[in-house]
Amino acid sequence: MKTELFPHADSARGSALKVERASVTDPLPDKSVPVPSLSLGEKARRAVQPQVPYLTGLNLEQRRAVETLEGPLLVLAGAGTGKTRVLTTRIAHLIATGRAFPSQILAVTFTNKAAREMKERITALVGAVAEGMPWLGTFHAIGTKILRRHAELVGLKSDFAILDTDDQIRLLKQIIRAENLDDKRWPARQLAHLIDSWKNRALTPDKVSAGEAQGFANGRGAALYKLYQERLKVLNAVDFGDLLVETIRLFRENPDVLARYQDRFRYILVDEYQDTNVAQYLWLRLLAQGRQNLCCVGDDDQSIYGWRGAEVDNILRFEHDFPGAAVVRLERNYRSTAHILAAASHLIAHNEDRLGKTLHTDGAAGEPVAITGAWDSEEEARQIGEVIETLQAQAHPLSQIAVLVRISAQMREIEDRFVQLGLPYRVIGGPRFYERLEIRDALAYFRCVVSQADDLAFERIFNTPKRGLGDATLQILHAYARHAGIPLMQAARALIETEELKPKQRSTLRDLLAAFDRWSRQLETVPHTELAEIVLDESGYTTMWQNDRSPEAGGRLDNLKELIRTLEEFPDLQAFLEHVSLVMDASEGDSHERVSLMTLHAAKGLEFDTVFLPGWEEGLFPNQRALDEQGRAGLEEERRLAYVGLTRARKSARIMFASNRRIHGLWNATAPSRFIDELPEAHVEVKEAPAAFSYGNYGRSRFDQGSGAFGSTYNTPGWTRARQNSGPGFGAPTGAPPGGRRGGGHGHTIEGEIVARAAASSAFRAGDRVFHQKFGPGTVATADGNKLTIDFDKAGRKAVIDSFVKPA
DNA sequence: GAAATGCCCCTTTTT
DNA sequence: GGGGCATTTC
Repeated sequence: MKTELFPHADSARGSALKVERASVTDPLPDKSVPVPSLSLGEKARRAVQPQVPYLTGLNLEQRRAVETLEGPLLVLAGAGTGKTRVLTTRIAHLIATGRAFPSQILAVTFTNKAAREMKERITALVGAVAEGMPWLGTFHAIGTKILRRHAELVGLKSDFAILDTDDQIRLLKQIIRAENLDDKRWPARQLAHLIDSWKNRALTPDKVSAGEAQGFANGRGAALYKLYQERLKVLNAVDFGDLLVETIRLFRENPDVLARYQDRFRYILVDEYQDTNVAQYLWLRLLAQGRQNLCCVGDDDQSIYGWRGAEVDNILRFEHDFPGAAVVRLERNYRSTAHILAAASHLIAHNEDRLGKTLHTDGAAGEPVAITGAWDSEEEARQIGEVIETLQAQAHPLSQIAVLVRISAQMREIEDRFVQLGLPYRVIGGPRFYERLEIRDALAYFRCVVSQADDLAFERIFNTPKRGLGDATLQILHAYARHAGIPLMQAARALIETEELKPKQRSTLRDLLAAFDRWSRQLETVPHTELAEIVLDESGYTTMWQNDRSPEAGGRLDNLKELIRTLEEFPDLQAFLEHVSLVMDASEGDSHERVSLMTLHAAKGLEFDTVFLPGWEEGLFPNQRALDEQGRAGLEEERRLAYVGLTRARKSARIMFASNRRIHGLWNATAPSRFIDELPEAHVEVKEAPAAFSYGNYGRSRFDQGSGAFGSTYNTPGWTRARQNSGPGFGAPTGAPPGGRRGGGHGHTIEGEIVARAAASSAFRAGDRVFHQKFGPGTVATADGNKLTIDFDKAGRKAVIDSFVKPA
């Protein structure tokens, strides 16, 4: 069977598929399965050694997914069906059979964690060869790598900086203000989201439709986007979205470059394909066009990143986009008990937009999914604590228990309870290490040491710790930097030579620049970890926190120490900064004997014996906002999230809801989630709350009302949110000029900067009458380049920079 | 220029 | 319930 000589022929595929699905319960792999399109030599080799060790233990479907090597392949891998195993084995297989060198395989994951795990598992299979898999990584990491090699082709230098969300928003705010828009009414954060969503769809500024640009600043969204991109180029920086969009542009504009990568990547593998967005899809398609050896693994039922631009459509349309694609379904679940699997399957079956899979297991029935109500969210937290303590008493390892919440705001109450009980726990994906204030400050220092052109970093630490340099000083620096088209630090260098700044600021700035010069020189001579400490100490940053009396100061100092320790793992500061900008998650602490607490999103790909699922209430889960903004699609994504939550559990899943929950500090009555009604009765069990927590009749009556839900007459709860999101003031006055950028402007335009740069030598000579904003009218005494000495009528003789004076 | 106070936004999820 | 931001006050 399965002599698939023509992997692209549909008829052959169809029959192979039927055979396999019919024999799905047969656990014995067919030893005589030949690999498609092998060379004769290889066939002979395999005949001698038919059972390659790494292939043993795969079921038929998995094996087919591993061995269908040529042509496009979609592997629909349900939860717990051995997806990662298939991917890693497939790579091992490619290497072991000599079809490709590790460096010729492109393997893309969505998260760094997944990439790390895959690398480890491949190494386990084929040995250290996997170390040489330079193209295994996230979309963004690989995009960065490619972009650095060809930076000049897209108008960058190869040492471009990668901005994080924070930098991005600060930059956008500057642009919004420079355009004389009210940054209160048009928040930079909103524009950042908008630009992100455009980049997710690979839309460059000129491709943004007028309709979409309409929503922001009366149609100036696209223009602002354009300014932002121009500004990024000047700063030699990219944001996250650019790592993909710019790579696509690179490929499109340089077919020769693209051809080289198409040629290099003999086999392409993609993990979590359901999470890809349009840009990622285009990126993949460009690369796969050459050899067509694209293998995408995913599960449409676990697509939970739609809000971030992921297109379930990518996976739904795969066969259409890649004609002749083979499809393998992995439906045999090795993780959960039959009850849990049945509950999850039944729930997800309520979705309409899905390719459809039926998971099955040979495992035990186990215990039904438990459903428990609580009077309020505090009681819910107490119940979780209570049950966990019971489990703990029964020697259930805490590391095998997880609490999965819909939104991170739910965590606080649960954490509080755990702290009270002294229950060890860890929060996964919580406030990210590299996003902490003190870490970002420290990184900004390092960035400035490495590159004195990093304006955003310089701005950040310019007056941190407080050194008496305020907004006024910064404005002057900015003004000059913009005029001259130079970075802020360079502008500062010029300004300390003149008298634009007050003496105090001037000398402070001089000291700061001298310090940076010193540190930059030490890059060559001092080990980087040592240098990092020197920078933090000499800048006064460490001292600042040591003198801080606030309770968190100690923790911040610890974090800084941790940062230095992490630094040791990298050869130099540059490498470390590169890592940080792409990998925002720090090394996860030990998972020993701690309960894990995380959001449902963070839980994807993980599994635990016992899983608590609190907060299954209308409005919270499904989340009202998802419903309001995305309608049925939003609901379906929420349902997939519920499905992901349930399928994390191996042995025990406990769904919980509270009748009252505090939202924004106010108590609200809540109704049980509709998802609870969608569970199959045969596989769930409604449990009473532990007696100690049944708070008399109030709770009971509310609860009973809610639990009517288990009957068949559950309708939309009387909980319809009246709040209509009718944003204020969208009907802007019609008098505004249509989309046109304000003429004249403020000398902040890129063009302006370029012009200013070109005319670097001064337009003034001795004797000219000039006017200075601060010092008033005066006469030029001497002119040295752009540095002038002027005798002011009132202020006396001052050294100034020419861009601050106008001819009078 | 810096600290203190007061106001307003928000809260889904994250590479 | 809280954090960011602007205004106020020193």
